[in-house]
Order: sequence, then C-alpha cells, then structure tokens
Amino acid sequence: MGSIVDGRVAGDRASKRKAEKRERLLAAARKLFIQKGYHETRPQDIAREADVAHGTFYSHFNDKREIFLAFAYEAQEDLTNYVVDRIPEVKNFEEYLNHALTAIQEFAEQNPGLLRSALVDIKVFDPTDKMAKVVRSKFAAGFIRIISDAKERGELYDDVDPELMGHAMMGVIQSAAPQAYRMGKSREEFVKLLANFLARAMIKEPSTSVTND
Amino acid sequence: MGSIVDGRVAGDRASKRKAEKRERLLAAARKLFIQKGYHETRPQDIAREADVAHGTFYSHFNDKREIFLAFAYEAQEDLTNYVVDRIPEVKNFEEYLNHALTAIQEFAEQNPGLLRSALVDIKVFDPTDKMAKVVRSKFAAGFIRIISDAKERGELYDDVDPELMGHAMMGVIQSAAPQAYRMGKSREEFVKLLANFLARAMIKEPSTSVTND
Amino acid sequence: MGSIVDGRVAGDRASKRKAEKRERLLAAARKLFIQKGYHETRPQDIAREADVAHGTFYSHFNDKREIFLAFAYEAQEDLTNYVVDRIPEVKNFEEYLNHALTAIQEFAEQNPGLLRSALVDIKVFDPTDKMAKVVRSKFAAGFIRIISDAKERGELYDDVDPELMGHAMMGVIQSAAPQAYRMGKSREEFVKLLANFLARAMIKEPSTSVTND
Amino acid sequence: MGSIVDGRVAGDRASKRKAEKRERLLAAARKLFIQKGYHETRPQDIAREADVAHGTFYSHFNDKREIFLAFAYEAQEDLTNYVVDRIPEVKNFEEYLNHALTAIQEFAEQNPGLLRSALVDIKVFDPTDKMAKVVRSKFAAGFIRIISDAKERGELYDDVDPELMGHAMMGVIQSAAPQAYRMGKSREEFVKLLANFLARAMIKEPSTSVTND
DNA sequence: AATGAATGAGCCTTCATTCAT
DNA sequence: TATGAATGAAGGCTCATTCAT
Repeated sequence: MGSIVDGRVAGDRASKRKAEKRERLLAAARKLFIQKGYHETRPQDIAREADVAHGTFYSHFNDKREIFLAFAYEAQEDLTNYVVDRIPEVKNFEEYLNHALTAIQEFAEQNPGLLRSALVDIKVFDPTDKMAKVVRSKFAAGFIRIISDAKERGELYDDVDPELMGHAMMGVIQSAAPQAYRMGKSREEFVKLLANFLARAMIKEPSTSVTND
Repeated sequence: MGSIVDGRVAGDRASKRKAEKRERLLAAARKLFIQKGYHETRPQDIAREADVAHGTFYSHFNDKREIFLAFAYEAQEDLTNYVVDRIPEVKNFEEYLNHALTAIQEFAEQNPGLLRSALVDIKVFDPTDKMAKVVRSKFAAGFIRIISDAKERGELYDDVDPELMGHAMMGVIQSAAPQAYRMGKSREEFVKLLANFLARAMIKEPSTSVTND
Repeated sequence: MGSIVDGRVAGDRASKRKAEKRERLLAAARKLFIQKGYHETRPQDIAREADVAHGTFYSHFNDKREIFLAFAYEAQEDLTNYVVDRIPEVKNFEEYLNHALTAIQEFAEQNPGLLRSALVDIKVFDPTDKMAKVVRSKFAAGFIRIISDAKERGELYDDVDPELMGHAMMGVIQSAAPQAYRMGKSREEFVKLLANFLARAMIKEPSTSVTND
Repeated sequence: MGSIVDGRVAGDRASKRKAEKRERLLAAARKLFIQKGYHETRPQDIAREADVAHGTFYSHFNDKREIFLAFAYEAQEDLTNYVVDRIPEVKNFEEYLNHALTAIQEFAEQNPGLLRSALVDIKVFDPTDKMAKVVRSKFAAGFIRIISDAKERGELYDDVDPELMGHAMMGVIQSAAPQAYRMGKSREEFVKLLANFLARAMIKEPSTSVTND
C-alpha cells in the first residue's frame, strides 16, 4: 500500500525527509555559529556540514538571518526547557534561584559557546526586526515570570521591578559566568556566590545561609 | 620659514598634521561604528567621513580591527574619566554606587550607542586576541578596584568576590539600561532602583533608604 | 468502468489529462511572459501559476526556451486568426489595410503586452535557432502573402517587394503603435494615419481619402 | 615639475588614466554586448576583455545596467554623428532620405550587430527607468526633427505626424534592414526601395524617380 | 506521467587591502 | 606621507534542470 494508491503516504514520507534535512541544517548551523560566530559562517559551510547541496540551504531557509534566528530561538528554548525540568516544586524564590542557576550553569557547561553565540550575535540584527525582537527577549522572559510570581507572594522588596530585574539577572549571569570560568571557580561556588548576590538584592528575608554571620 | 631649513620644525609640523589626521579618523570611526556597527562600517567610509583619502587610512592604522580596538579603548577611557571626575570623595561604597551609576547613565545619554557598540561589537574578535582581551576587561576594571577597596574597608559581605562582582555589575548595567530605556523609566528612577539592588546585594549595612520599611 | 479494464479508454483519459495540463502550462506561460518577460519568468513560476508541480513542467516541455517558442507561435497564430476573421472579402489592398490595421490594433488592445513580448523577447534566441527563425517570421508572413496578391493584381508599385515590405510593415506597426499609445491617440486616428501612410507608400492609385486635397 | 609640486598635474594624469580604463571597459562592453547580447554578457567578461580586474568594473560603473545604457547611448550617438556628417546640405526631404538611409546602412554594415543590440536589448529595462527612456528615444529623435522641418517647409502631407512617423521610420528600417540582408539585396537597392517607400508615404510631390512610370 | 525536494554552476556585487604616483 | 584607482577573493543568493519516489 501507499506510494501509488495513497498520495498522502508518499507525501508524508517526502515531507519527513525534508524535515529531516531541515534538522540537519539546523544542527550544522548550531555547530558552526557556536564555533565561528554569525559573520564567519557562510550558508555554504552550513550546507556542507549538513551534507546537502548549497542550494538546498535556500529551500529550507530564506536567508542566513533566518537560520540564525531559528538557531537562537531553539537554543533559548532548549535552555528554558532544561531549567524548567530541573526545578521540582518552587517553594520560594530563593530555592528557585539555586536550582535555576545550577541548571543554567550545567546547561552552559554541556553546550559550551551556545549561549554566548545565541545571546551576543543576535545583536547584529536590526533592532526593529520583529522576529529578532522576539528571540532577543525570550531568555529574559522566564526570569521575569518567576520574579513576578515571587513578588506577588510578597517575598521580594517592593522596589523590585520584574521586567527590569529579569533583564538585570540575565546580564549578571552573562557577564559573571565567563569570568567565573576564567577564574577557575567551580560550578558550585559560582552558583552559591551568585545566588547569594541575587537573593540579598531582591528577597526581603533571605535564609541565614546567604548572609555573612 | 623653517619648513625647509630646519628639519625638526618641518618634522614637528608634519607629525602634528599626521596626528591630527589620526584624530580625524578616530572621530569618524567613532561616529560610524556607533551608527552602523563594526561590520557595516568600511574603512572607505571612515576615510571619507574624516575627509582624507581612502589609502591614508592605512598609514595610520594597520587594519580595520586596529581602529576599532582604538575606538573601543578610547570609549571606555572616556567613560572611566567621566565617572571618576564625578565622584567627589568616596566616603563609602553606597555613595560611590549612586554617583557612579548616575555618571554612567549620564554618559550613556550624552553618547547614545557608544557603549553598546564598544561593548558588544568587540565580541566579534577572536577571544584569544591579546589587545581585544585588554580592551574587553577595561570597563570592568574600574568597578573591580572600587569593590576591592570597599571590601578592604569591611563594608561588603565576605562572599563578595571583587573580580566576579565587577563583571556582574557590568552585566547588570548593560542589560538593564536598555530595558529601562525601553520601559520609559527616567534616569533618576533607573539609578535608584539599580543602586538599591546592588547595595543590598553587596553592602552589609546599607542605609535604610535602600530597604523597604 | 473502463479505466481499469479498457486500456484505450484509460489511455485516452490520461492523454486528455496530459493535454489539459499542457494547456494550463501554456496559459500560465502566456500570462507570465507578458507580465514579466522571458528572463524574469522562471519555469517554477509557470508551474505554480498552472497549478502543477514544478517537475511536471519538464514532462511537457524540454526546456524554458521551448515553452516560450510555443507561446510566441501561438500568439502570432491567434493574431493571424483574429485578423483573418475580420477581413470580409478583400476587394482591394487599401480596404485590406484598413481592416487589418484595425484588427491588429483591436487585438493588441485586448491582449496588452502580448505582441511586445512575443515579438521582442524572441530576439534573445540564437539567430541560427531553427524554430526561433520560423516563429520570428510567422508574423510577417501574413502581410507578405497579402502584399503579394495585391501586387499580382497590379494594385501596387512595381518596386514594392512583398517580402521586404511585409517586414517593413511589421516594423512600422511595432514602432508606431506604442508611440501612438504614449501620445494618447485613439485607435481610429492611429489606424487612419498609418493606413494612409502605407497606402501612399505602396498603392499606385489610393482613394482620394488618403491624399491631402 | 609636476607630481610633487603640483598636485593638479598628478591628479590630471591619474584621472586621465582612469578615463582611459573607462574607455577600455566601454569598448569591451560594446564588443561583448554585440557578440552575445545583454543577458549573456557578464561584468566579469567585460572586465577581462578590457584587461582590468573584475572589481575595477564597479569603480567605473555602478552596475551592468549602467554600462549597457552607456553603450547604447554611445552607439546611437555614433550613428547620429555618422549620419549627420554625411548629409551635405539638406535641400529637401527626399534628398535627406537618400543620404540618411545610405549612411545608416553604411554604418550598420561597418558595425554589424551594433544597432540590433543597442535597439533591442534596451527593451529589457523597466519602461519607467528614466535613463533607459532617454536612450530608447534617442534614435528616433533625429528623424523626428528632420520630418518636422520638412513638414514646416510644406513638403509633406498634412497628416504626417512627425513624432509618430519618426518612430514608424525607425521601425521600418529596423525590420527591413535585416530582411534585406537575408535576401541578399545590395545596399544600393535596399536604400532605393526604402527611400521610394518612405518618399511616397510622406512627400506630397516626390520626384518622378520614385514612381513607376 | 506527476511530484517537489535537491542540485550546483553561475550570477552580480562588495570591500579590505595594496600600490604606483 | 598622501592619494585614490585598482585589485580579486569572497559573499549571499538564484534558478534551470534532474531525479528518486
């Protein structure tokens, strides 16, 4: 049965094969964008890495920009999922902080260069670009929601603006993580330092563990 | 007189003229890198903007990378000087925070796009590039020293690592500032929120003003 | 019934379906060649416009050149038929001229762009191309025959060479028609001016209407 | 003297050399556009033929379109000059016709393919293109002026519209000339036939030579 | 025959850098 | 040193055609 009688089956197979190539291209793009950055990666290279013809690239993505955005989107989604999967039940913001930072750091270690590329290279796009905008704020969005929830539960200082602090947290992590790496700090230590920092900054009554005495 | 008989005088003038052209090129580069970013700016554009011949560019800078680094270096130096000039006597870290954040924000407003360009575009360079490395950490260096001093005076929590937190502060500012701008927050409000955030995060006994009650 | 048992019936249906697709492709090609010209029209566009798969194009035409030639051939045949249908009984060359010019102009108005495309774009083909040659001279052929007939009836000047003048007429019409359009002349006026022009040029004793007095 | 003291002299020389390359490129373009047509000629080919680097092409012409227009403009100017130079004193329109047609035919023979390319390929450009418009009507413009003059002198039929007939003449020549060539007619014969044709079509009282008797 | 994904040679253009003057 | 024309490798993208299903 199938390929002759039922066009749908043949079509399904074909579109499955097509989808598979798209995946191959995306995987290749991920590898190269991480390795060499946006500007140093050519569609041609991606195609070769994915083992498809140069022209095939353009039957899956309209241009280089599009595949980068798809890559960045996916990267942030992967991170979000990774983190969400690792936060059992959010009892309070402080616990969330620890779990989330640990998860982010784990993810970053398992995917070296991924976040740097997805978060930095995206800035080359026109700030008015619709899709770029969406992708750019995707990463901060998770933090913002969590901060917002904690704020409603009264755990945070009144002057903590979720929107602003969500972005601030993102910045902290982005800048501090590579530095911690350069300084040779262990993941545990890094997470502890940063969690304390953020807890004190935002939580009204952080557990004693985050203070000095 | 002089220019023919006295080589030194002629030489001085010549080197003065040369230095002046270099300045013109740098000023042009600053304008264009801010306006269009590193990749969208061509040496030809810089030369034209500086009103010198295209080829002259290469008698002042070895390549495009070099002028960008010079630009980024200068930008961060300007910022540092601006901030330092605006901090009267550093009585304590909290005061420093307020003055510094205000100064940074002022500088950013007076030089729109400058920091974004100098801090983001520099990431296009090979992370192992010696000069790029220096420039990259220039901005955080000021913070690190101040935090270090405050730590020695015992104002800060023991777990505050100056090196790490210097970079963290830089990240907070970089991410939060554009967001505050997008949200329409005034400079005063932004500075207050961020100063409170950072003060609570690092200072053992911040002034009451930074708490809630 | 039929389609499985009786091969001939099935075959007929199949070839009918095939012929119908060919027609659809030709109609699509006509539309697009007129709209965008030969070089700006891709086989893919034609297929999509005809609502068939891209690859199907090549089971009806060997290449893009072939469908263009088929289009141009058809266009000129349509014109010829249109004109022939509108010339009742050719009493003399002068009458023919009026009817023919009117018909051509009508046809051109009803099929804007058709002749321009069929007559101009065909020049992109190698002048030695056999089929292109045939198509190229198809349009003039009608004129040539008519002029030849009139010549044999003794209506025309002895030095009127049918072959040459057939092409000359074609050139006149091609160049003058767009110009008349640009000048805002009505069809009636254009036909009258051109008919007079050609009548005086070729007919020994044109009716008084074509002279000045 | 010169290159050091007087910048103008050096500049003049440089710009002379530049102008010379432009000429070389134009000559190469002329050769190739005639030989292979607009679409089959690549800027790359033109550059190679002119013996300059590929990129040099683009410092003299913004794009392929621009050099084609320059070529077509020049071609028509050359023709116009050639014709004007060969018309001693225009006693009357009939004489003009003979001289002009002879000159055009001569020019066409000496520059085989030139007019075909300049007059046909230009139609590939957007009809609203300003420069293309200018070039397109350049060729007819000469005829129009002459017809207009003759009309004012009362030599022509009242219904001869200079604008329209200028274009008609152009069309006649364009279509008839290649046909005459294919038929093996001599230049003299072709010119005579066409001159008679046009004279009868437009001149009230053509010399007896153009009639039959 | 029909499908549409895949192909890859080829196109036009850019631009960092060099070099003769 | 200053000039600006010249360079040519490289870039992103297109599209007529092929081919496995």
